[in-house]
Parts: sequence; C-alpha cells; structure tokens
Amino acid sequence: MARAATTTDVFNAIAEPGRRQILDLLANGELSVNELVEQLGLAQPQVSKRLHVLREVGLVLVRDDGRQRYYRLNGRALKPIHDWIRRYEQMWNDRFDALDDLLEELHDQED
Amino acid sequence: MARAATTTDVFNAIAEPGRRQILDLLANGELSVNELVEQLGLAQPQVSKRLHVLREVGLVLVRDDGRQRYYRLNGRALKPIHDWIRRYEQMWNDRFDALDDLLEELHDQED
DNA sequence: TTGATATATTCCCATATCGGTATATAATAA
DNA sequence: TTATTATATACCGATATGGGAATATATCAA
Repeated sequence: MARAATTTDVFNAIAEPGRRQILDLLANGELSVNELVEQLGLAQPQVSKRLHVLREVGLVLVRDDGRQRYYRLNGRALKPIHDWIRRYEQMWNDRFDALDDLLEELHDQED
Repeated sequence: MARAATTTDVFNAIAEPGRRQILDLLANGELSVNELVEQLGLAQPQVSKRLHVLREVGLVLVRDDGRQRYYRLNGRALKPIHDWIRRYEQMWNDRFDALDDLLEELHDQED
C-alpha cells in the first residue's frame, strides 16, 4: 500500500489536476461523458476512469438517460477538505498580512 | 509520469495523511525533526522524507540551530487550495441545505 | 437481427510512491 | 582525533498510478 487509496480518499481524489478540471466543468451543471470528453480533449477511457474515481469518493453523482450517463457535482463531499484547510485560513488573511508587513518593516530598519 | 509530481504540487503534498499530520503539529509552533519523530511515532527517515516533500512545495520553512533543524508551517502555501475549494463552499452552506430540504419536501409530497 | 453509439472495464507498460533499512553528512562532545 | 547525535539521502521491494489501446457492455436505430 503505497499511499491511502485514491478511491477512498477525497484529498487524493482532488490531487490530480484532471480530476479537479472535471469538477470545475461540472460546477456549471451536469454533463454527459461525451460532453466532458469534448470539453477536456481527452480520450474517453481517461475521462471514464477519472469519473470512476470521483464517483467512488462521492464527489460526483450519476443519472442515466438512455445511452448517456450524466454526471453532476456533489460539492458537499469537498467539505472535509474545506474544514481541514479552514484551520489555516487565518494565516493568509489581512490581519496576518499586516503583521508580516510590520515585521518586515522592523527588519528593514535594522540595516 | 504517473501523476503530477508530488514535489511540485501543493494538492498532492496534502494528499497524504501523514503529511497533513505534520502540518497540524507545526500549526502549534516550530518543531525539530526529532520532536516530530517522537510525536508522530514514526521512524526518522519517514519523517525527514515527508518534510522534504513539504519543503519543496513551500508548506514548511526551515531554521537550523546547531545539529537540530527546526521546521515551521508556512500556511500561506495552502492558499491555492483554499481559493480552489472556496468556489464550492456555497454547496454545503445553510442556504443550500435549506433549498435541499425544500426540494426533498416537495419530492415527498409527490407520492 | 445487425449495426452504431455511449460508456465502462481490462490489459500492458513506464513511472511514482511508500515503507524499511542502511548509509551519508554535519555538528557537537570527549 | 574519535564518538555521538541529528538529520538527510540512497537503496530496495511491493504496490499504485496514469496513459494508451483494446475490448466489453448496454442502449438505441434500422
């Protein structure tokens, strides 16, 4: 087991840029696999494989309509990541930036 | 090239739970490698390897003090992830939950 | 039925990853 | 100098990964 299985870990699922790109496209509404293939410019199996991963971690939901399969975003599955990263949010907000500026100023004055 | 190189991608860097754990520990202040080894209960090389990845993507900064090397968090490097995920934030907030409840209610009434 | 279309899955290959162990390097102590 | 401590890196082996191509499956059309 080289790392936590991609298929069971949302953090891993979004580690691949192509999978994030799919989520970004689905943010505008559901798309069929072929529509994704067109917009991504990838081969169909690559798209299906990425969708498979995203589905396994619950990031996308599926609706069948005849031969097409429509995928839609399930943004709620991103919440664990948001919750984790929110703990660090203060580190780049205005208050900390202001503190950094102040420290830098003091540092410059040392010369 | 199996995926985007871990060492140059913050999304990949936080995909591994052990690396996130290190960041969580460093959130309380800087720690030497040995202090991390103790708190993590891992072998020293595993810790150094994880720190190496975190350092390459700029998530940790280093300060040498004699034989010890102190690592500290650079939370700012997490901002790209925060920026990306913020676009989805609305999908699990109260307003959407309320909408979901409403839709579910309407759906129930269909029977 | 046969054929076309939409999607998923399987297979192979090159490479990346992780864990473990051993070793290298650098700083300090004796 | 030699020994010890702190950390980094190299190596090895098992497994995971992603790309590409081929194939399976399911649905619809003729």
